[in-house]
Amino acid sequence: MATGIGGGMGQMTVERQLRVAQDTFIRRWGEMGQTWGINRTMAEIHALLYVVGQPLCTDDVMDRLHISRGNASMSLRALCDWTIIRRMHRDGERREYFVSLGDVWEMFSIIAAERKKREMDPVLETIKQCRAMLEESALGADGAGEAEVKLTRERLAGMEEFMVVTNRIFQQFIGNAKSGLTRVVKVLLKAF
Amino acid sequence: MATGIGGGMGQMTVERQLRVAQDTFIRRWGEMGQTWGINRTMAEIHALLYVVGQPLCTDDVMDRLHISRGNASMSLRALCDWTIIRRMHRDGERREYFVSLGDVWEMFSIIAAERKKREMDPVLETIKQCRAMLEESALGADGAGEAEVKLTRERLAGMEEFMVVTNRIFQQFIGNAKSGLTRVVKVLLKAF
DNA sequence: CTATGATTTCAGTATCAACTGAAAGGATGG
DNA sequence: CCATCCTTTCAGTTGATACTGAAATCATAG
Repeated sequence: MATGIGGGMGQMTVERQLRVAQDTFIRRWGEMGQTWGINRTMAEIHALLYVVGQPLCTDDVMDRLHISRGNASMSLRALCDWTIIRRMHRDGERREYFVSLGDVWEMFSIIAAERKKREMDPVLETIKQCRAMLEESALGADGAGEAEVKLTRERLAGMEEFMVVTNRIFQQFIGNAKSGLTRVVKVLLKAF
Repeated sequence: MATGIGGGMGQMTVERQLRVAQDTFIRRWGEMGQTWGINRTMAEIHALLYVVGQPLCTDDVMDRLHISRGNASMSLRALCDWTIIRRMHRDGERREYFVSLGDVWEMFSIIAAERKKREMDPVLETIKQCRAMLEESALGADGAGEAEVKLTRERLAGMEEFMVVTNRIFQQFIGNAKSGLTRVVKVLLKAF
């Protein structure tokens, strides 16, 4: 009965068209996740929950994305651990539902905090250790290979400086939800 | 003959200690690369060239990282394509050498530009398409599933806003080498 | 306590990106 | 022009990671 009229979509129910739009987004989001070190399925599940904006149960997710129960269970748990989705119960229902956070800014803050902790902090720590290994006091005073040591020292110092500053920027994002972030951004954009 | 005296390092030549420090950094950098969607070997090669600060030839890289000629060749080419390392010739030598850019800020700008173009722009494009599919004009005016469509519209809009702003921030970094970037950062940090 | 339905776990399997090594393809010097 | 040395390519292999499905576990209602 209800048919779209524009955009070359031909006859399609509203439901069907909604489904297509959602699936398109989900697929693309999954692809992006992969290239940023996030497993495709997890990214897709999250995209699904985000874009539908409503609680879904495990079977909904399985059917929609064509994945196994095991995969769905483990991925949903991981997303819960990240705290970017939440478990939910419905009155009189036995099974669990899952909802995504609605605020993209908040989600990003959470993810940024976790990745900083897990991936940037250890690198910074390592760089400090490496620099310590190459301090004069640890090396003795002979001139052998001194030029090379100096070069490496400089490079490590340059990288450390970069990471310290990057960390600070991350910190800005982490400490601020939407309102704070848009303020950060306004400042940034106005200054240039 | 030359021995370190501090830090529990025991007897070690300066050369040996330099090597250890460099390898530690290289390994860590490779691990980090992986979790950010950059292949481990490429990250390691780049870390090596960066940290030694001197031109190395293919065989140097192979020996140092224990990788095959084919792998070295392809990875070095990819890094050249990204323009974060450069090919180099030495007078009277037949083989090619490779050097890393020395400025971390510049490297980061280059990488950010490329990843924005390859990974964020297409997502933004897709989101716009999805939103277009769900416009009133494309859907007809019936009320069926209208609430769900509205929800999805809002979610897509929220994500688009986020990505547009993120893109702008990337742009700030892309357009600025070290001096510009530290300025960006100063502004950011002073404002909070 | 038992029955029913939901969830988790994990050993086995599939998938795909990364890597190897040898052969083909340059380029330079004699 | 050939000989030598260096670089690139790519078919085949490896290894890491993700995924499945069925059994075990857990939770709730009766």
